[in-house]
Amino acid sequence: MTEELDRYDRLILETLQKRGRITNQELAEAISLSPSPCLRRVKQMEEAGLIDGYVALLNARKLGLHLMAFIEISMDKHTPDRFSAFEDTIAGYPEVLECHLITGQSADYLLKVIVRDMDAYQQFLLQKLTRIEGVSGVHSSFVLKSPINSTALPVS
Amino acid sequence: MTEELDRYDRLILETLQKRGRITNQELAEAISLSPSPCLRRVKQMEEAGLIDGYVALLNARKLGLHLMAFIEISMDKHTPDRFSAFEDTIAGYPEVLECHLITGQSADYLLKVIVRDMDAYQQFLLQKLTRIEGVSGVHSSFVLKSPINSTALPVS
DNA sequence: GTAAATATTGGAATATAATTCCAAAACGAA
DNA sequence: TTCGTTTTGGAATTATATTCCAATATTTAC
Repeated sequence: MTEELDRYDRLILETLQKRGRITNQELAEAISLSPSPCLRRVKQMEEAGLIDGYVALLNARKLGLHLMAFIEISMDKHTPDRFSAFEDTIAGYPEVLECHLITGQSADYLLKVIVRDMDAYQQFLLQKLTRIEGVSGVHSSFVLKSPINSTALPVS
Repeated sequence: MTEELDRYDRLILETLQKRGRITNQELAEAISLSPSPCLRRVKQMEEAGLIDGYVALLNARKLGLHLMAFIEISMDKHTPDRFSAFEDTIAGYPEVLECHLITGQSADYLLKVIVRDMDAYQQFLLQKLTRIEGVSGVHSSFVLKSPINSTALPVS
């Protein structure tokens, strides 16, 4: 658990962050280790919680999701119940991919949202977001393109 | 390719977005279909580019990456070469998880960055980001917590 | 509504891969 | 070096993926 990651572990993590469904045999080959210790290391890192899980990444465009936006949100009162009520509500909105509580004078939350088009975005803003108790300010930034969009953390 | 997704396809995508390394047998069981058509559908959606790929998601905290930040960046000139030079440079920085070109008066780019601590963040800002030609303004927002942090797109 | 054509399914057989176990090798400490 | 510990790699077993085809379901044309 407290053990440091060695070269093999780092290679495994880097590989799995790019190819999460690689077979153990290919993975072992890729890092120049035989399959059994390779699998053992993967399982250990899963157990240790270093690997949170495996997911498929879908193509937003092919799913018809053409509009991504970041939304800065300000709350009227900075009370714990205001915040947790807000968080609970947006947890039920599938178009919200991320919600971060952030520092900075201008906003409390930063949301990453994905929807079909501008119509759907308007619906989301008017029917959902601005109706949440305590939301006092909303500022949208639309994504024109994303030259980098990775889930891979630096393992170094 | 142009074919619509049916109920099975949507169930498959929803499941794989949560459990990317589920076995085909379990997946088939989960969506109440037998293994062979289930596998065929998965392969088809991979071929069609609906599934971009599979990745392992790592635990940032366990990797010692304790500081996430969003950085709004303004450029001095809005010329194509300024922008592509910027994009090429940050593509080489592993602490940059995302880079989005965004609308809005106050910034051109929004970056999502993850580093070990505030020291590493300072290094990143001073040694890397602000040294890139054309970067005229930088505004950082630090992430205090992330109640939602998902990679799962709404399939509906 | 029926019948032909098409697409999809489910099961059996085969090929691949994961998992387990243990002896051998590598590594560390005294 | 030598003992004790950890890690490796190969063989055997178990589980899973993949392929193929007959049976079923769905669609289309009339």
